[in-house]
Amino acid sequence: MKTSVKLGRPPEFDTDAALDVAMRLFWERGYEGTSISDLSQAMGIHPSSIYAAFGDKQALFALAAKRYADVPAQYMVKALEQPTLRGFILAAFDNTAEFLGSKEHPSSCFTLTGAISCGLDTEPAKILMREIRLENEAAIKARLLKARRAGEFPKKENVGDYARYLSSLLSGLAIQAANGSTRAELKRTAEIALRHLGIER
Amino acid sequence: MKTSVKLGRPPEFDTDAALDVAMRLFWERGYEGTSISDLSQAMGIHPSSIYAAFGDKQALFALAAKRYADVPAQYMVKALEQPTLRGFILAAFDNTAEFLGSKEHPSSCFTLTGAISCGLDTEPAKILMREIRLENEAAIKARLLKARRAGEFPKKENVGDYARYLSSLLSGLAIQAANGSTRAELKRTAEIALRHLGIER
DNA sequence: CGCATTCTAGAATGATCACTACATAATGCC
DNA sequence: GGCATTATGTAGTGATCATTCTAGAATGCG
Repeated sequence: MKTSVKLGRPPEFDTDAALDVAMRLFWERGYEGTSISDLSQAMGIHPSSIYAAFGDKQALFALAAKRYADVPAQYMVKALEQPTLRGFILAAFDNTAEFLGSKEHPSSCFTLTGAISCGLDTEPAKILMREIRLENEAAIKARLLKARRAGEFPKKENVGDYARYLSSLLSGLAIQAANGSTRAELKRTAEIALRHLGIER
Repeated sequence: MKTSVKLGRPPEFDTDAALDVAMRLFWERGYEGTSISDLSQAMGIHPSSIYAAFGDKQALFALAAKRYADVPAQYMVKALEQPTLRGFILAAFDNTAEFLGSKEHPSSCFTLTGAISCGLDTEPAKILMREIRLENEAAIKARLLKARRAGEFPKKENVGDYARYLSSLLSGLAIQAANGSTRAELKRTAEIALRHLGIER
């Protein structure tokens, strides 16, 4: 195995820190609402360096989305790792309400605000967001299947349908957050959802 | 009262038909994803005539949103007019699933795809969409209050919270539709929601 | 040092953006 | 038939879009 020593002039910025800034901007303004010029200013990197380091705008967007999944969206991974079905659902709603109600970042979900609709020439961004949302739904479905094998999930309930339902509920929370709901309101909505799901604390 | 006779050259297009086209385009591609050039082509009207007839892009967007509320979104008004609370909730979910599952128009809700996020210079569009979503939520709340007066809604349940919960559920369906769910899937999700709401057919 | 390599900086690319100025065409009223 | 009024069509406006060209600066290696 070669010792991969870096050649040439070293970059003057930290890749992850720059991606954090890009993620934040795409998250807040969406793909079309964020220009390379905006990104350049916010990241403190000249456009040419952005292109050299990340490729074109779409590639940067994809990397920002990956960064979102790897860092802020970990709250959902944590929920999925809960040992019991009840623990998973409780954590999913608790963590989501907490996350969406935070003032440390934009008040919604990157996978919605990044691109829910777009012009004909920027469809890849919209498609990527949809793919990620469907992956999240698939992860929930997988968790439900695990619960079924553990005997925690009723046989007569369809796993795919129930996963779509949970996913819908959580997406609904993200829209509510985008509507300006406070953390307390989000928590109360989550509480009603949990009650209707038959989950008591 | 003056007899308002139209002076000058008559327009060569029908205002409502033109607005339908604009609504459709904004619905599908969002505010930022739809250019005046796109609109001009689709409406069959030159840009100068668009500006003369509707004002600027933001004004046209607002008129398209109003057209959306007046025509396709009437399915929700119909639901709100149901005499009983149970009838309202049933109709709300049935009509929403039916609407979102239709192939006659874009597979989501104008109030979401029109603008959920945007650049700094187009925030009025985003704000308008949020206002409309909040108005819809307020209409649900008003319907619940009416139900409370009729003794149909439990005293211990908070009306605002419950309205937000219902609104979240319906928004969630719109996101699910944007994810590509079929009409049948949407109906099954709505069915689970109704069951959890304690509504049986 | 000299050289390949990589990054940075500034300027420029053509395309598209929302929007408008201007001349012309079509109407009602007199 | 004029005349005021309103709509249309053409051709622009400057600004901004994503992207790239080119020159220079900073590194490791020989």
